Amino acid sequence: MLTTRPTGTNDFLPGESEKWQYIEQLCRQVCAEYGYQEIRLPIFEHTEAYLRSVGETSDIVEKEMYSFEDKGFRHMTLRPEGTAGTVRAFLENKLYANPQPTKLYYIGPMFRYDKPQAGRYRQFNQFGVEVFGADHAAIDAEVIALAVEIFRRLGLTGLTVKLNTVGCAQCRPSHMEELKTYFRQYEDKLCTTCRDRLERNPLRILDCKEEGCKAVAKGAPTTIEAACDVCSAHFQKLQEYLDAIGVRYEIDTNLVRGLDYYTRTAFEIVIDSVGSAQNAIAGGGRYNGLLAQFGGDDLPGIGFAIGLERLLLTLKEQGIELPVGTAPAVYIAPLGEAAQKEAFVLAQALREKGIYTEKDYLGKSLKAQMKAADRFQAKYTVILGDSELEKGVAIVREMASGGQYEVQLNQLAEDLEGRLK
RNA sequence: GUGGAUGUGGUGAAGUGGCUAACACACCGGAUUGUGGCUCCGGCAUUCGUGGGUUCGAUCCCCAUCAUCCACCCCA
Repeated sequence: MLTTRPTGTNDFLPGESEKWQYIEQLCRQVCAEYGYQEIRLPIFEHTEAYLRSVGETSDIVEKEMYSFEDKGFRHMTLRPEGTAGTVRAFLENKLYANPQPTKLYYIGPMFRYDKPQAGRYRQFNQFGVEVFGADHAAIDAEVIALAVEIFRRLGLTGLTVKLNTVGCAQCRPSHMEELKTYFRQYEDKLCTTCRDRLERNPLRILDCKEEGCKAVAKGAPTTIEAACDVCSAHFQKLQEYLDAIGVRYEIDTNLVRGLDYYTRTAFEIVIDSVGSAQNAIAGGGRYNGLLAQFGGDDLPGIGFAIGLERLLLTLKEQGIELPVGTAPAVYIAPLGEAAQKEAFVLAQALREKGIYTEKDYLGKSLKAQMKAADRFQAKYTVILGDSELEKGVAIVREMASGGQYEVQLNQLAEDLEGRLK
């Protein structure tokens, strides 16, 4: 009990953590090139922030939130996604006073009380991007391009950008009514959850995977058909912009996002993987009106998030190796207590020069230390025994060739530094 | 929340109602005195997720529980 982690959480051990660092570094690099700046936010927010934004009828709010009451009886929730917190911070810190648009990114853990399975965890990590204050379709295209660029640099293949427009405050209400009217005719053919969705959120029926519902949904009026002129024009322009930079996409009229705040552009990046049913590796869309819901000015917004566990999973499936750390340049093998101290001093001197240095801490035999140096794949091993100490020298062995020579102790750090240049 | 599968040392795994629970890898130590990668030798599970039960006796049978994995659902 004391040695089991909570269900749905992960320990990322050495060997794995380097991969995370690599991916995070890549995300930061691409963001820097696209002009997105990092925002670091709390891990929990007021529960209302999610009720109001993600939507009370969404699965996330209805059954997946890690909510608790703090000692002051305030309702708190471990963030299930990044957009609500980013919007909150944008307004609270009055970033709207800066020249717009504001282009932000975040990276970190999210929490959802799901039943874990491949590519789905209760604590999982997302890299996400949010842009406020720009309504032009160019920014929609840029955001999609940014996600695709990250995947491209990783060498991923077989990904598809699925695109849809899901309506806005103008066209959604009438479309919802159309949908209700349409689906009511086939109510008996819908699954139980979809019957439930019919009145509350008929849009979601379009996304249902049940065969019966899928068949019915085929004939339903699509969001594209129902789109108002502004939405249509926006969607058209987005496609033109994506075409212009060669980002390929597929229009999926059934694509509906599970979070209620999306308007107009909705997209998802899926990967045809064999290993996992969780094939959506990134998802996002536009959310004009969300800032107003938080009580701010009615600035437009758009964003997406990448599920990093899924990204790692996909990389593994596609056999893409990420760097897992570097080998030490120097391994110091002391023999005896006097040498141990000398080795300690030498290690410090080398490290101060920026040289990755390993040493023995256990007083192992020379043989065992050589083995360790070999396992570390150290470039050089410094052997420091009593006879060397007496002469004020150390033996430096180049591991690959097996050649070795003596160096004066007081010149050792400089000597190694020179050789490693 | 629903359904399915699994749970033997650090890892991958064999195994059977009954004497000291295979094997491989990893790890540790050794093969003449202070030197790696190959080879050889030795060590490494009072114990088979946990708690009950059946039995003369259970890792192998039953029940419960916990955990993991997979699918549905949902989503990243």
